[in-house]
Amino acid sequence: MLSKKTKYAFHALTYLGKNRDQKTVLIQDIAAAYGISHKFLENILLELKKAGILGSKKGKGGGYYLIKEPKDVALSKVIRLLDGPIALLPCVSLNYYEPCAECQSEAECGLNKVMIQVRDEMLNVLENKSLADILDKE
Amino acid sequence: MLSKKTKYAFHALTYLGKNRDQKTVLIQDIAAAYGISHKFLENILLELKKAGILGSKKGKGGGYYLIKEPKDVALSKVIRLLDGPIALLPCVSLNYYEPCAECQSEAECGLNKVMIQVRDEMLNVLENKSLADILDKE
DNA sequence: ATAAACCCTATAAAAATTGTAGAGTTTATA
DNA sequence: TATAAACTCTACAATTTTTATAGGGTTTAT
Repeated sequence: MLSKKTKYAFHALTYLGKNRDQKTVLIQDIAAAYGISHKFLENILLELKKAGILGSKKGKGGGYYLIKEPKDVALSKVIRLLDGPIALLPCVSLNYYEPCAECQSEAECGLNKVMIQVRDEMLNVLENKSLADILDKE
Repeated sequence: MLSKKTKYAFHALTYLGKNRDQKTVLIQDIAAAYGISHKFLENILLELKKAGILGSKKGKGGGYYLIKEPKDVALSKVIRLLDGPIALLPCVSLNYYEPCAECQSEAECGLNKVMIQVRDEMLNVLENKSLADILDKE
């Protein structure tokens, strides 16, 4: 399951995507729309900004806005940013690889090989679905 | 990512699958093979037994053995048993459904709809790959 | 009878997630 | 130029989940 952080990130992105006509949107408006803690959401939006997905304007009248086109915000990008690896095992993660402590030899590990296939099929979905698909369905 | 519990379950199933010629296999042999805590693994094997995947023989000379055919042990079954939902959100889980607290109406939630599609594509992989696929690659 | 081995429940330790606090910094505007 | 609004940043507290351990109970071969 995705963490709440990631789920809230998707909600926030959806909200921002629906309000692209506005210059900026307040954190508190997004928080209120979903009944999420303002401060918790703040951290999430900051991460999305640092990742280049959102932009912000400081000071009075400021807020956040979507920088990227919704179609260019893949689900995989948001999940990796806030939740970490998409792969089911560390030893098959492309972005967060770590060997499994219990594993003598990856080359001889059947679990490793199968999980590489699973990862590739999951990525095929998550890289190709984007914020645009979410917005299309709202 | 899968929990260690689930990963160890796959290792144990693989070990048992490779030793189907033996009547039983000791917990401690599996634990030793992967350097896993005996007691931690014990709980895992017990769950696999309760789920009807493994059988056991008590007393001296006892141990665990695979009941099912490897091809009938889908990855999805093991993951659900030890890790819980496969779906990325509670509101799209088939086996562990819960509404999202922040969601007014699932019918109008684009995230929900997209995550249903993601779930179905993930299930398509995880239901169709099995212990047999792991064993084939060892 | 004894030792080997699984069965079961409870609990402790560690890690991750979730949430909060508060002091900066920037900016519009009166 | 004072003020209030709003994002920035770091640290930390609370909660939950995961991981691991403990220890007695039951079954069975010999």
